[in-house]
Amino acid sequence: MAEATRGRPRSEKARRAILTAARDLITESGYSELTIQAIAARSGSGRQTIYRWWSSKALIAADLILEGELTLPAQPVRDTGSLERDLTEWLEGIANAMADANVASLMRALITAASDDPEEAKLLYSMSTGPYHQGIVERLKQGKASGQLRESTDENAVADALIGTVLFGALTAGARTSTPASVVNVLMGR
Amino acid sequence: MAEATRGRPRSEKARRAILTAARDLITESGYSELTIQAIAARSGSGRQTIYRWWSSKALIAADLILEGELTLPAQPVRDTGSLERDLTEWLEGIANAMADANVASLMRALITAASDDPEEAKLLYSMSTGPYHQGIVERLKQGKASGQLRESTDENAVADALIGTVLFGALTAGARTSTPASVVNVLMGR
Amino acid sequence: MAEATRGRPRSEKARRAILTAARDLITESGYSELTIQAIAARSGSGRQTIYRWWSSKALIAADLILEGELTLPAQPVRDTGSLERDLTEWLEGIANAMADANVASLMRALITAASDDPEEAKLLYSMSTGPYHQGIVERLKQGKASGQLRESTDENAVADALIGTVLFGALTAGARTSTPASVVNVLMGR
Amino acid sequence: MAEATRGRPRSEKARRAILTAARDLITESGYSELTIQAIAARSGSGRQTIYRWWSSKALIAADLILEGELTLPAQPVRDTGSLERDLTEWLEGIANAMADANVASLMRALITAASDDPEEAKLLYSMSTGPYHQGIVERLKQGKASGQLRESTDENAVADALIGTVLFGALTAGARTSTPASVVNVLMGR
DNA sequence: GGCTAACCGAGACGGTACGTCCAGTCTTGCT
DNA sequence: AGCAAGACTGGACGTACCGTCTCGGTTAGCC
Repeated sequence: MAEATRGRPRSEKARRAILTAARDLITESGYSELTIQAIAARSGSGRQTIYRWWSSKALIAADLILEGELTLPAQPVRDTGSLERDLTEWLEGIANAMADANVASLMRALITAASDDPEEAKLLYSMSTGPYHQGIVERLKQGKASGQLRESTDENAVADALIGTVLFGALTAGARTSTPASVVNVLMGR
Repeated sequence: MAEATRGRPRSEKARRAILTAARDLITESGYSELTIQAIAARSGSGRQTIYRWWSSKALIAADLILEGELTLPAQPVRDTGSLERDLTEWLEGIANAMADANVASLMRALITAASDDPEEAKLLYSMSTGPYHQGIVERLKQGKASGQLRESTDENAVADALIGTVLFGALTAGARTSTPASVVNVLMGR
Repeated sequence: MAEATRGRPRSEKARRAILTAARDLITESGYSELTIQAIAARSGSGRQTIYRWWSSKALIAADLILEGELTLPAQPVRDTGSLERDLTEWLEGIANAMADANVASLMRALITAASDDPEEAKLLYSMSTGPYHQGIVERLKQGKASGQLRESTDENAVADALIGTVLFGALTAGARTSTPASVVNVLMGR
Repeated sequence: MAEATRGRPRSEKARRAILTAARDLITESGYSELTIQAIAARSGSGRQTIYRWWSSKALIAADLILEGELTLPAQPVRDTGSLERDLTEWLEGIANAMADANVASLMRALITAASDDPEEAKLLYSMSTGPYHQGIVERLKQGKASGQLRESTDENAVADALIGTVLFGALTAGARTSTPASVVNVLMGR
């Protein structure tokens, strides 16, 4: 049993420094400019230490999201009584948030990380867009309960379509013309 | 006027060779593995020749899409009379196509190219997903005419939401659970 | 014989422009920085025109020397009556001239051109140091005639040794310690 | 004091491999054909490793000379009793050595390296021709002691003139006509 | 005056080397 | 055993020139 904890334990300090440095570099210059070299230099750690604990840049990003260091803006789905108004507000809120260069860049960072490492993509998305998904589904269920949404509607489908719309919007950077209201209108079956 | 055609004219042969090599490399190994070095070697051209005409890898991809060398599978929206069935079929067709590793890899290539070069993103998307958008919008208009869709529906919004869903699906690689039918169901207001 | 002068004759204007540009570039930055590209750009000529008439940079340098565009400072061997004083003065004059960065750089240019193209070396040296050689030999003959030099002395040997000393001095850039006077003293057999 | 030996120490093996490769390439094709690229490939090292330790090709050559990997043929000045005969033999020996293409090429390599990098020239010459200089000066002092050379003769001047003559001879590749014997004859004051 | 030949400038072509940057791995001594 | 430091091989980057090759256009001699 003596073998279990031999040697120096992992330095939590180094781990934090690396994650913080990675977060700063991503927000400053974007995920595609991110290099292990730069993370090591900025965090004052050795490169080996990074490779020892993370096997890819995407996994560092995953950790950042997990720890809330790198997070899409919290965007709760309010409950004012009107489901349509609440969803529209949510989509408008996200759209407005994407107008901020930092948020848009983070969103693109997420997409880049996911798109060139399919293995990690699910993890990344469940961590970052998961809360949105969950919030939307819950609000939809509430809407069903209050009779504002037909029973047959698949809440997951609506959530996926909404988030997919947000992603598409982030990538095309406002080239699209359809408004949040019209999307929600469609999704709710009006 | 004498300035127009001075010097040796651009070699169309070299241009084709470069684009063909780039296409082959993308389909073989994915966009993120693509290097200028490899394109030059495979096409038998000098690196400078590539830099002379394209300032980024994304622009090469744009040319490939423009020329139809690199294209998402054509997926026409059929008109069988039932709008819902036709859209569901379309979405199922795309989803099936994405099950092919080559197509999924191309989709991710497109997303990667777009996500780390916002300037080119719009161009890339309008060239690659534009046909889908157009096909959907037309079918929706037809649906309106035949009374299967309410007049108030924004066709662009439905098209964007459908394509966004496809993108999201490509990125999360089947982790999602909602079916094409349920998405279409929602989008059509059932 | 009709073939002799058909076609457009060589442009003397272009030839002059090329040589002038080459000379300026050599004096500005040294022979080893000289590029055909730069000569063409500066002279407003096409690169092919240069290659058509000169097959190497060394040959351009040879032309420059031939035409007196690029020439070591004229340093006549005076005849004051004293052979020793005259030769010492000559060597001191050359040594002083080499203190000028332009002249030293030209000397090094000559040496570089010669050292990486053995074929052209003889031509280059006979054109550039030839006048020195000739001047020294003539003065030595005069010295023999006036009884200041033994009949057995080989004038070419003295000239070569003097010029070799100058070359060595140019290359070692004043690191040497022996004075012109002592060298002449030795060479004259004092 | 802790700063002295941090990080992985320099690899002596890589250093040797680089110098050996450089030496082989110089003797095979001459200094002006030498490229960093080729040294790296031949030595099996990364290019960066070369740039890390040497900032110019001339400095690699300097190291080669320092370490005796690249050396002009040893040509001791014998002492048979006759100073004139010994110096003549020395000069003939060098002249013969220069007839060997390898030696001549090395000599030109040295001159090229020195001529396009004035800063390094002194270092290069003191390392390569220094032994000649020293040997000549010593033999001349011996000659003075035995009464074969006048006391007033500057030994450094004679040594410089002899070596300068050798350099000039190497550059002009046998175009000269004066014989070793006549040069020595002159230098000794006969 | 038209024809042919050789020149001219410009500038694209396939290459090669440059010097830099980063990846991922491998030693060091220190903790 | 982890850690910072920093050297190692390897390989892509974007740039600069090389020497060659085409263009349109010019300038001569010759029919």
